[in-house]
Amino acid sequence: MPVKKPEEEKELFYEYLRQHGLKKTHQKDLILETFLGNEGHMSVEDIYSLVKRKDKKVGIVTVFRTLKSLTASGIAKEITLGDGLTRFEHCYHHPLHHHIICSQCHKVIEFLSPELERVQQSIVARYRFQPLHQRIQIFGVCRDCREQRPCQEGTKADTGKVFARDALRMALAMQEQGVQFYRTAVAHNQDPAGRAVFEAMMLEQESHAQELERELEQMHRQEKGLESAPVFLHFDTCELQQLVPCLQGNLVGGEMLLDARRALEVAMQLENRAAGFFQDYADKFEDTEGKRVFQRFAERAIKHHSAISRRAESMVAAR
Amino acid sequence: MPVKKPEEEKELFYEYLRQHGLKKTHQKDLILETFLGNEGHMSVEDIYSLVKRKDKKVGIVTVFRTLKSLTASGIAKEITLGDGLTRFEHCYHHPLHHHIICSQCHKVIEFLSPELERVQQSIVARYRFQPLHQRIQIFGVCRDCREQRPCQEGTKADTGKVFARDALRMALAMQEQGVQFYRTAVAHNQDPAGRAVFEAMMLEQESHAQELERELEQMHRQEKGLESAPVFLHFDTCELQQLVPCLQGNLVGGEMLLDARRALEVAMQLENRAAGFFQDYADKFEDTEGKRVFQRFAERAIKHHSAISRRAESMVAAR
DNA sequence: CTACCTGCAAATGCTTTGCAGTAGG
DNA sequence: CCTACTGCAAAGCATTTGCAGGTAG
Repeated sequence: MPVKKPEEEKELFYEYLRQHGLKKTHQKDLILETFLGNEGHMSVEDIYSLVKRKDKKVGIVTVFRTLKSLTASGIAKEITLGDGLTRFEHCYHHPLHHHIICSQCHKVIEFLSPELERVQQSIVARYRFQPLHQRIQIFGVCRDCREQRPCQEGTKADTGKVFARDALRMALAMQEQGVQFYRTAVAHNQDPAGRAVFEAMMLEQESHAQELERELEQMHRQEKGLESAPVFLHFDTCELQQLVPCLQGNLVGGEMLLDARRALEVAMQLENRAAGFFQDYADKFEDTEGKRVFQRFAERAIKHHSAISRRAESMVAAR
Repeated sequence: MPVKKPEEEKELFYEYLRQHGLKKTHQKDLILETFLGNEGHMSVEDIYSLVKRKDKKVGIVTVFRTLKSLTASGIAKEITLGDGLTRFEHCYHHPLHHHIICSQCHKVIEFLSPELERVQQSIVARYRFQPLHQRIQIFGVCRDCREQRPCQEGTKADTGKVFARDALRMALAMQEQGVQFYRTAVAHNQDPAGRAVFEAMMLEQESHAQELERELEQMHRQEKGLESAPVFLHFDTCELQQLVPCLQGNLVGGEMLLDARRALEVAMQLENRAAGFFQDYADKFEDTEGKRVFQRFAERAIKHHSAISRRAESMVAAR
């Protein structure tokens, strides 16, 4: 698997040209490649000056026209960031997001927050308004500027990759909630068979957590600068916490006594909730690597759930 | 008290001129009055054409220049709504807000949501970013357009007044929570003295609720079109609900037995929480009529609280 | 060989600036 | 009387359009 494939975007553009009876040209290729080769929010001038380095003869009008085509084909997205310029950002397999803009150094932080999205949705619903697109921009002064530090822009990372990283981090956080939960359950459950079940679950969850960690590490290795890229997806850890079952109701006189069958039921509950939650989450986003991380996590939880379910049934049958 | 006083804004502008060594002129007056006399989001052209009706000789350049001054003096605020035009909206004693824009009929719905603000704040905090201003714009299709109805714009109401209306509605909703709470308490409390206290509180709350209702009605009479103006402030009724004390803990074997002193304590708790909540709310907004509604409500709750407190103390002393 | 493409120049639409005459304090 | 103000025209700026020569399919 190649680290990056702008080929997909290129193909998409060529397909767009074909379908609209338009022609492939040297200039279009040059502009497309320049756009794809740079993350960030480039103005027409930015791209024009980069293209000029490779071919002096290209005119700025062509850049305008080609960027319009790129936008129409779903590869680029037009945005404005307060200065009078139209800027373009990648949008193929990139999550829709919002912007935090430093008025001093003009650095742009991209972010996404399902919570913000949820509140917004409930607001427009009250007006029976059908939202098509939105713009959230927060202007102010960034940390570096406030602390009079040289603005360390860093290597601007691919938003799609950063989203995938954050999705993985979120999955890992959930997994760790699970480990924590089983650890507590093992420590408190007095029933030996039930405890054995919890122990097995804990080990299983730990191994999955390690797997996710390895995946995250590999991602960091593949994409340099990903580790230092700021948070993009703002997930709520409290929400994850609420997914783990509450064992309060299973305390009898301060003691926990869950037999193997009950322990399996509790595990099923956890897997089921996690699956539902992550599937919901996955459904929120357009097709991106991050979405696929959520989906994989949800699918895995469903598989676990049915495996546990089968085990519980066989236990009942064996009785 | 006059229904409207653009005089305040005029004074503010003259003060700005004085402080900057600028001159008062016929044209500036005309432009200022035109701006003040129209709610909504007017472009330079809009204002220019209105001003021309009164004085053919005014040039559009003067409109540009004067609107810049109005912005600098804090009377107007520049916004963009997606078309290339700079628009101006009132900002003196008007709450900061966001926009929902219909792409078909170009109607603009203004709204404010403390919840949205809270989420946003927690996000920027993670980047150690200091927000100065923000722009939230939701584009789409409004209800009227979706239902193929003629777009009933209505008389565009003053945002400041609409905010005040919603603040009053919120206060009323809180008050009704209180009435409801005491009604339940009266119905369930078995202690006669405690029940009497709750009854008195209920009557008091009811009378305050009626007072707020009257105030709301009067507001509607003073400002026509206010009743039909859409929701501006999105408050969360669940949050209000959580302010009323929970009486679950006071059930003894399914029965509630709160004596007069305990009843007074519960009432104090309610007033105290309401005061804190509404004061917090008031603190969120810039100086507006709505803010003052919240403050009045908070102050009233504090007064109640201390009145009840005194009564409880005298009861202890009399024992 | 046709239809789209390119690059130049010119035009557009919104906004700002330069300037000479005008008027407020 | 000084300085800011006004309105005209002209300039700026980002972007679009018209057009004649070029090139992909």
